[in-house]
Amino acid sequence: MVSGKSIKDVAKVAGVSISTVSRVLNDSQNVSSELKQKVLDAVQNLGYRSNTIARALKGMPTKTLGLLIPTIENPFFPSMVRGVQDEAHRNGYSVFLCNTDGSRIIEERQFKLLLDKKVDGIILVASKYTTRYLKNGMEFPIVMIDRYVNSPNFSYVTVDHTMGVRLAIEHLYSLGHRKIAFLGSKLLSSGARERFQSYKRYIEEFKMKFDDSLIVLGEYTYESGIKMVEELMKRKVKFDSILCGNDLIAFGVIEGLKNYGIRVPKDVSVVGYDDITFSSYHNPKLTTIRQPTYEVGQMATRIVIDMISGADRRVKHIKIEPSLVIRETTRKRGSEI
Amino acid sequence: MVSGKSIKDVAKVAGVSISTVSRVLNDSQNVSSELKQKVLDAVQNLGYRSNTIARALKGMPTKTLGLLIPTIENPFFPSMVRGVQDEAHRNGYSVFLCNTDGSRIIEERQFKLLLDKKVDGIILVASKYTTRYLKNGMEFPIVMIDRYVNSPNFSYVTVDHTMGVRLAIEHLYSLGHRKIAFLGSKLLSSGARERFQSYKRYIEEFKMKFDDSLIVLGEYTYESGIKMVEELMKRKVKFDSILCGNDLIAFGVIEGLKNYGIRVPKDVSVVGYDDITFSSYHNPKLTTIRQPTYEVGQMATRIVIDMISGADRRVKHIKIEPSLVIRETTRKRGSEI
DNA sequence: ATAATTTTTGAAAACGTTTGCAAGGTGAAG
DNA sequence: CTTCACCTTGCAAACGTTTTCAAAAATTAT
Repeated sequence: MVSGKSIKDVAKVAGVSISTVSRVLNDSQNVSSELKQKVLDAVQNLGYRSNTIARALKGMPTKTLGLLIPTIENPFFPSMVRGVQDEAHRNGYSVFLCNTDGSRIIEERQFKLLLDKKVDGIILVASKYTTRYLKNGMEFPIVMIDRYVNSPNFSYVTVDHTMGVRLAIEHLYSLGHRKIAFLGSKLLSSGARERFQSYKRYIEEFKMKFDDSLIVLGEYTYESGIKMVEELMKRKVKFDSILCGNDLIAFGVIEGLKNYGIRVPKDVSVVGYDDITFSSYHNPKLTTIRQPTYEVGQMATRIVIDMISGADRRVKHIKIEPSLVIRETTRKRGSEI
Repeated sequence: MVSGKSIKDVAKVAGVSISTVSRVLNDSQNVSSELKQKVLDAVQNLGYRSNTIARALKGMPTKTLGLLIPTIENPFFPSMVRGVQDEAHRNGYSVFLCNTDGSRIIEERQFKLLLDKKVDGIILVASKYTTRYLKNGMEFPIVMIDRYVNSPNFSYVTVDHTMGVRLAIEHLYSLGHRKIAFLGSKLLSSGARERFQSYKRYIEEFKMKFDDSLIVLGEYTYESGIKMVEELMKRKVKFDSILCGNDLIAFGVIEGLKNYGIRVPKDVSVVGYDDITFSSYHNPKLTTIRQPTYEVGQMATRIVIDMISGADRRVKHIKIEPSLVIRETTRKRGSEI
């Protein structure tokens, strides 16, 4: 009842063969307008909906995409996911969402599962394990988002973190800060690496004194943010501002600083990274580097779909520009600790 | 190449018929252990993976679920989604995630699309449109989460908001507050309605003076929270505490209050609702009613899967208990405005 | 007009499974 | 020894499409 009608029923009602029905439903070419109309009417009357499964079995596209992310519970991902979903739906695709939790086993299993389900393409945020199962010769539409493995064989779309970090440091510098601490992630992912290296690069480019002890590496979490300021305080090194690896860390940092009686931005300026939704709800509102995550997801999807349709098969390496959004956690340098 | 091997190849290698292969892959009954082993070996050697599409065409389950939510960008949903995904994956299911944005057109289209894709079951947060396409006689595994339509025909799992609101008011009452304002949603969804009605009920049950002008209804957003305190202030009514319809409103409320020089919790206590991740990162940390959203998603999934497998077809109406989590935005009543 | 060509149509073979049916085997009961 | 029942196995028919091929019809060229 739910499914019911098949192409056969349509054929019978329209008084034509199933091949004809199939043709008007697809090509719509080489079929007389008279028959075409009959078929269309029959389809209408019966409320016929073509069976995706059967088409898929004949090797037709399933109009289905797979999306592999660490976890949707990380507030960084929802808008990216939304970006791919919107673009996908706009083109008639549905998307399987999978959380890998950064586990090799899960990632690989989910990847295979998606292939089994005959998705037309896959979008994924790469991990250090990704290269293990992504064979280079693979003729399958795949694009990486956010984190990627640098390969001429695979497309990716991410954000220009070098620029992001420059924006942040430039801002802090212009505010008079010269002792900028970096509290980031010790992950080896493309994003974490780029941010860390760019920090070092721009500290030097702006002719500030580079100091190892101004750097603490931890995790991309609130709790880690708190821990990292503790570590920083323990070192008794002077700093007038902090660049954080992401917004979550920044929130933790602000909380951690509060525990030492250090006020933001009065005593210390803090800039985050990502601009997740909550950054503008936080108190004080977070100055941060905005990653256009929605656009990243959207563009990645645009690319897979082009690969699938054959409209454009070239591998693309895209870095979208981030922007600085100034709110309340940074201000002109005054006192120093 | 990606797919390649079929049951036919396995049959050839194992020296048996395809029916036999199919049988060991499914029933595993009525086939001699000798042949069974041969087949299993062949499967192993060839790296054969059964073709989901072909099985689906024969009416076998697709091991696929559909999940329909308003939008993943609402921080209330990610952990609920995670709950269903985890339970789904644990049982070998993949899940299609769809955002409806509360639009009738989209919701209905996505629902049909899921049916077309032959999902085995659907989990959805109901809207006022849901009843339009959900026919009562429908023999299809569906369960609603969070918001629901009250029907003996459909299962749902949600949270006991009556209890949630009682918890909140009880807490505020015990702190000495007697003028509790309610800033909630004007939505007609089950959740919004219950919260509002329970507010009225418990204000009276605790013998506090019920006052219409302590109530403002808006949207479930930060911005609306700000607007609602403005409205409240305009009314010049006295209040010593505020119960918010959700956490997002609460954040807005705290910000809005700040604009009037009113401090939380020193001057006014604020209680949120939901306990989204950020509530514990917010400054001050939000006292709120925790909805166990992960469990809601998980349990809903458990139920659909049971319906699918036939293990348990009964319709279930489940309300999970929320809890009060006391943090920094409430305190014993002192001054009053 | 007829022949040559093109267009429109339908029959039938796939795609990779599951499964009803019947054939062959094996063992127990008569 | 038969007979009967049951277990194991394979053949072939589905499931709902797309698509090749050839026939039929329509069009154009001669």
